[in-house]
Amino acid sequence: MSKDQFKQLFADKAAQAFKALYQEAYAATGEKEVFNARFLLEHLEKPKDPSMGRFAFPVFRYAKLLGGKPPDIAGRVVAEINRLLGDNAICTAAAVSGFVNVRVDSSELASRTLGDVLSRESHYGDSDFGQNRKYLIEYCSANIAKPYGVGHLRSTIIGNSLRRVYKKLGFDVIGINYLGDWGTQFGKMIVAFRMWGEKVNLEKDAVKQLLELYVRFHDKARKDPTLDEEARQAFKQLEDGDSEAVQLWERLKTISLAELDRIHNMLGIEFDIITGESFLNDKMEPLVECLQKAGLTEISRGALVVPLDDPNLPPCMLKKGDGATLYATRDLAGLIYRWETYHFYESLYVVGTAQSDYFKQIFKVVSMLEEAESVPETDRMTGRAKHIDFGWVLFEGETMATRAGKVIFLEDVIDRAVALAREKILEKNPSLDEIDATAHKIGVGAVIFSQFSVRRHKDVNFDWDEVLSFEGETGPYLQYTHARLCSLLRNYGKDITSRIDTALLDNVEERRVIELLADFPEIIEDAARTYDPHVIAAYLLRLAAALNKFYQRKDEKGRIDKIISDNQALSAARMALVKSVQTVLREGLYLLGMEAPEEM
RNA sequence: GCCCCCGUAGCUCAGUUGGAUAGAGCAUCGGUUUCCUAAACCGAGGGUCGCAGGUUCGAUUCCUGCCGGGGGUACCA
Repeated sequence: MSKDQFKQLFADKAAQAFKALYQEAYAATGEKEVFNARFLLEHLEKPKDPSMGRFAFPVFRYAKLLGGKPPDIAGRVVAEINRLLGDNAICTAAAVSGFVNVRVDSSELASRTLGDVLSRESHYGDSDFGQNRKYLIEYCSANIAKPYGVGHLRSTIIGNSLRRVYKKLGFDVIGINYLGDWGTQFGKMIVAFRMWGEKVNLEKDAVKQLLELYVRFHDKARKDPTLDEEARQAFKQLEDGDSEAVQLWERLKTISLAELDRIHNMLGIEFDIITGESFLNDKMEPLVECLQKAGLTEISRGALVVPLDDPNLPPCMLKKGDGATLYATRDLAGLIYRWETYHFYESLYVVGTAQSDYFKQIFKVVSMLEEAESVPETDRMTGRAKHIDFGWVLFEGETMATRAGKVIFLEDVIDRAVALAREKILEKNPSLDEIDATAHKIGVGAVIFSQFSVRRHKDVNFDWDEVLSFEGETGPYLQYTHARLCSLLRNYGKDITSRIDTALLDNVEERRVIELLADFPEIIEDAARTYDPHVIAAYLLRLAAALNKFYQRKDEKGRIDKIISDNQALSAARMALVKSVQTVLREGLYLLGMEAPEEM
């Protein structure tokens, strides 16, 4: 996808070199393996230590094909590649044991990279790969009968970031908040209201009161199992349109939506569509009929199910014994509705790992249906719907169960982080103009970034000290680095241009920063391919660390080698670098869903 | 029982198509500011990559078994 001219050039020459040196093997193999430039391009690696080169090609596994020992092969090929590249080439190869290491001309890399960043600005790293392709991403998916705790944070923040990442790659992205606004939990709330409702005043603190009702219900239901049965009946009444039930449901929904909206505004979370399970009410019956017609359903223990041809999966239930629908019924109807409406390239469900078997069931039903209906291969959605799972958010090593009332309110987390950021500003930069607004950006940034500090699949511990830490590998560290660069740009005062002498940017710190800048487009693609914004977060930390090292580098005499100095040509070159890093940091933070204040 | 995820430094974690001396942050100890924002930077100590096999020129990475933690396993979502 990304075009790297250095790699392209090397791959072409390397293929030529292999053909010239190993004619017999080439005759036997043909335009494959090391004799194919494209193959070489796809098998290039990044050396662990950047000082060994910009990229590398290991020849070990071709020793049998070519005959000889890996170091000898590498040596011969390197000599031939360099001969083909000629003098003054933009890259040169070197053999180190069995590796062909390639160094690129740093001045050339600098002028291309900085030119690219400075001219494209926030569009640096954009791609048109997704053009005319739709991407659906479902995230947040809060259950509106429950409070918004930090447990929902991960889905919301990962999804919000992925939405931005795929937009950057040119996709037409639709971010969906598919609210849990239907189902037995509303039956529970209805029963709870019948028992204790008269004491509840929803005018103030509605959300916390609803939580109390929820917890109280589960408390009582543990001792009295008939309550669960009552709740199921109440939900059935809701589905049948009972007016008392519907009225209460609408009230709960209005309150919860307003609350969600408020918190998402605080966090800067965006959606294109806010919908809910109830939207699918009239789409379930056609789906069920469709599955029945395809001969996929059966009655089992009084319930309507689709038995799955996978021994590790239980049947997918469409209707309970009492005829009421389930989450799966709605999700299936929703998936088919979305496919028919959008014909998406991919549709992602950003939902916790606990539901991975559940999604396997759903996707299995879809593929069985498409098989049964003999849908043409090109028109199938099988494989396009994906469960983007993530580990639990643990608190003191335990899952935060809403039912037990063990919830940390998201809002409390944000409030504490913002308050702490404010304290920090008053301590470090009390003359700052917009203290409150900046404190908000920093506090929220810390909370958001904390979710990206580990890979998706791992459980993440919610630790107040970690979330509220602003030092080291944190969001505020990235924001601070960005603000520092903005400050430099203000102090410099002159226009930034890419018409600079890039040969002046020749110390290791500067070269490292430039290499990282050049990596950015590839990093975005990695994040998209793995569906994990953590890749971007880790990259930004590397970039910021490299930048800070450059910022505080010392000359031979042990003095800070300042970026802005009397040497105008050098200052101009360094400031082009500064501007480029500032641009990439800001864009990277944007992709994570964070703001980049210019002063803090 | 079966299925999925996780196990790397004291703590929290990177290391993803197998590759070169396994890296960061926090914490600990020491250093850097006549001030381009010290929310930073430099240095030191700290490792049986859960255990045992296997595949490979090469395994933290892939395969098998075991141990430990978490989750799931049809009328919740």
